Amino acid sequence: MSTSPRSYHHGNLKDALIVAAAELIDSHGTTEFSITDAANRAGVSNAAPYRHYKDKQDLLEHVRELAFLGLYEALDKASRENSERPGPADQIIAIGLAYLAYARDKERFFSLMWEQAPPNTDQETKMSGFYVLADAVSTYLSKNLPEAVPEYKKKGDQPEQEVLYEVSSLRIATQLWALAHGLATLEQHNLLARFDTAAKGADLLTRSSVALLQAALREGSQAP
Amino acid sequence: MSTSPRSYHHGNLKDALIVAAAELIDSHGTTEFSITDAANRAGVSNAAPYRHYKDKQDLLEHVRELAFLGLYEALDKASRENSERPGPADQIIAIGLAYLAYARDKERFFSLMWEQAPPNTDQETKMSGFYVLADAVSTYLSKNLPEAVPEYKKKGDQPEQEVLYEVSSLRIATQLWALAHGLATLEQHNLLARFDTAAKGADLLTRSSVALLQAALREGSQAP
DNA sequence: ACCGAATGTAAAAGCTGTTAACATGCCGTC
DNA sequence: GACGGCATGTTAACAGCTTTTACATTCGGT
Repeated sequence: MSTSPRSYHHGNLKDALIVAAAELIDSHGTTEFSITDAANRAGVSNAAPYRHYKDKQDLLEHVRELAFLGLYEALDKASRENSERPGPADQIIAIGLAYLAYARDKERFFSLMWEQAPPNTDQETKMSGFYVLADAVSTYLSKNLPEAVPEYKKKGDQPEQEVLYEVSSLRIATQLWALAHGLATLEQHNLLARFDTAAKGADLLTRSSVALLQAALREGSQAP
Repeated sequence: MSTSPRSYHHGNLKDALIVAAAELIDSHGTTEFSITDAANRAGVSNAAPYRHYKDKQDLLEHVRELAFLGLYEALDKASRENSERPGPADQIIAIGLAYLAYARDKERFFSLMWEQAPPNTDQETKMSGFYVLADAVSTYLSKNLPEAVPEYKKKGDQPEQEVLYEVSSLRIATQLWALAHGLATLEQHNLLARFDTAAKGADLLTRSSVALLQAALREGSQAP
């Protein structure tokens, strides 16, 4: 239904192959797919992909990038739609829940993203979603606890270096990221079954974790 | 070097295949392996494995179990060797660091464990490592904060049901598990590069997280 | 000693990824 | 506007993989 049957030359095979592979992974119950299937689905022969991708791995890497991009968009949407919520940490929680939702909805994509650990996929693409969270944490800290992060206050040693986030925000954001990722993975492996309604166990644990973090920051801001 | 060249009958092919596959995964840079290679390495023909395993997936599942067992042993060792440390949370931290060390040392195994998400692998095997952590958390709470967990105190509704851990310990242990898992994954993907000595970024974040958790529990125990 | 069950082998079918040699059509240049 | 190079697609073929089938060998109980 997508593209009309072009003669000989496809026109946009490179992208079409990524989409075809993504569809196969989505419909198939695994993160595996056959290059033959992807080519056929795009309406070309099984050797055509090699004009655009060196390898099967090469094509896979591009599907991975698509998956990371989708995650970024989901997190960004959640961040924007919850920037004015009453609770001080609501935006952060919303981003965490969006992470979990993406892992649930695009289950195979999510698995694919973290399979293997090759230095191939562009690191900036991988990090783009993280920056959304880091922004939210930075905003939260400056709004609610301007004095609560003593240790790293005097870190302006590097004169010209651009500082996107103060170190402390980065650290907390990373911890939250790791937590959300771990919860998503554990949930996907049915390892949170002992919690309440199983499917919502990860959501609950996310809220609980952010509440704990807030308590910890309160405590830290009171101690001299 | 392992088994002498048996004639026709191998004697212990089922286990030998798991070991062979594990070795191939370890030496190879990927979590893929060929059943032909594994069979040859065990000294049998390529069809022999099918007498012991239905599938390649079936064999893989057993390799996964071996990996989960190795993780359990590493965590258990860390727990036992640090049960008498001075700091109240030292045991918990040691378990977390052992988790990260396992992810680093057995990189391919660690990836393999969390690939796909089939309900095949025995859930109890997957959880065995978690129980080590849950024990440590439970010990910590009863020693240091006997009054700090109010919400779930009166949960003895089920009369005969065996209660291994109070709910609150379980929850905190799960959050710590998710955190350690997330950090291990992010580290494996070189996503913690902005932190200090890169390789030790995850360790540092683990310590920092436990410290935050302790602060949060202190805060919670003071509030009425 | 023997017979069935368990375990191994050999051969073959059907995929797969990948390459090589060939075909086609797009696009800039004269 | 014709032409030629180059990107793109096809067909054919190869090697390697998983899995099945038919056959061979050995172990263990009666």
